[in-house]
Amino acid sequence: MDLQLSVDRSSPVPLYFQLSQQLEAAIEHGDLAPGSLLGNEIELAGRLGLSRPTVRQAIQALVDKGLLVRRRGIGTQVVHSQVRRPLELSSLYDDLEAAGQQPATRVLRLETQEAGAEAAAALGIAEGTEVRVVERLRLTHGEPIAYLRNHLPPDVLKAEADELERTGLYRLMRGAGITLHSARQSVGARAATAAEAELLDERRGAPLLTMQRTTFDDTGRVVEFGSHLYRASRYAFDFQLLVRS
Amino acid sequence: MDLQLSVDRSSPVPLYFQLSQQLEAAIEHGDLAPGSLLGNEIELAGRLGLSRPTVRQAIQALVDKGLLVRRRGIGTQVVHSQVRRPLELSSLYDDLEAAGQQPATRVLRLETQEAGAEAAAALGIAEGTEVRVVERLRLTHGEPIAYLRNHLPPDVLKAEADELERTGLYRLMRGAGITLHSARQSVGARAATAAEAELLDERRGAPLLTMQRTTFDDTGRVVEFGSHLYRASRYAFDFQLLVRS
DNA sequence: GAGTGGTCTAGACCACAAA
DNA sequence: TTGTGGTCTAGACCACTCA
Repeated sequence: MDLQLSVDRSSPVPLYFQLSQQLEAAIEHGDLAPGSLLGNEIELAGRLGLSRPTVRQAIQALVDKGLLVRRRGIGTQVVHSQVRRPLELSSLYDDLEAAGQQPATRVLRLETQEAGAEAAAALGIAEGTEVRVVERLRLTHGEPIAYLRNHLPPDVLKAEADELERTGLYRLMRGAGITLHSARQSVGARAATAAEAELLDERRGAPLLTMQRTTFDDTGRVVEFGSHLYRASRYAFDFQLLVRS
Repeated sequence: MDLQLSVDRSSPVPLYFQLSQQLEAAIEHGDLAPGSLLGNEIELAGRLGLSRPTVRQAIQALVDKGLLVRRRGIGTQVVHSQVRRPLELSSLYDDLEAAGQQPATRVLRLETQEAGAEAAAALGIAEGTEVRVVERLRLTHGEPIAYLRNHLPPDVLKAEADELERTGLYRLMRGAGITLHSARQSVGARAATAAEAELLDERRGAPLLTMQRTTFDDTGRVVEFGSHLYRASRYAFDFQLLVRS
């Protein structure tokens, strides 16, 4: 188990990050087998010509990602199991695109209006403040899969309908320089009303997945509130939860 | 904004952790207002008689929790917004108990059997290996709310039916010394079959939330695989997703 | 230019696990 | 007893932001 590890001190990429990425690649690629020991930090530091804190920072990043486990008196081990590929705060558009589903979007409504009580509370703004409201129908292979309604602060979303039809909301927000941080979601289910059934090409009473989501950027500001309906026959949420230490 | 901060060097609690907890409490309690600057690290270190790396470690912990934001050239700020109590990898039992719902459990089945293909794949073990199978009905106020079926490695769960009726699975696992780390979940919905409807006191065709969950401990081992049904009329999942950096 | 966080070093001592 | 990770120090230089 003599890994090829090296750092480039002339690179602008932080040393700990270079090491962290190399270790992650090695784990991903199977060069570091699950359960195998990484070798102690001091020896590793010496081998790479780094200080121990720098090596620790690299290792810690992978521990946080759940790829490594550290045990006092034992050593650092690659985690067992086939876990991996952390699930991100997902965009339905990106999810579908990644699955080769060729997503399409039809913008049903795009306007600025004064926030009602519910939207104001969700966005953490005063009632009557202007908000942007977007209603979209998401389709794959020409069939509807979800009905999406979002409320956003006006400065977050300046996109026009044609842009919203070409890509997802999260990608537009990221492109506008917003750094997403986290989202609080509530997922439930209920039977489709007649209107919903028609919109989604389901029968009345068909089970629908409901999702309400409030998204925060890295300063803690609410950047989006969404209330969505998915055809349960064609979609399920996949996500990963971490235990807080 | 002169916070009361101090550390006890005779305590076994790490210094960075003491500081981190005090800062978190101050934010929680409102002594540190959202958006306010924390003051620079070096000054803070000097004031507390700590080194800068130690102070940084304390701050970093809160940045990871999403309570603080650091900006180069600016400073460290308390996040805006009604920061969220982070949602944990949840136990239905604990959720209900916390909501004052007085959960009850009826164990329908508890036995050891050879793993079928699906359970073996989910648990990452060989087909035919012994697994513990638990089927439970969860009720609140005497009414059914969920039907829970779990598969577990035999060494993870040694509890008897009466213990399972008194508390939740996660609490039993924690009590057995297992450190839970993360869970991969898939949430969907479908219409109830006749048998499911009877079990859950719903009508046939009523919308049910479905959840499949694979739970990992801190070594990456699969410690539980669950396949659950919830009455959509009485339950929804709340959770928080973080963006991976 | 002044002030901030980001990175890095070269040590130190301690707590815990295993042989 | 030995080896591991956990914590901590007292500096250093750099990159970025803002006035």
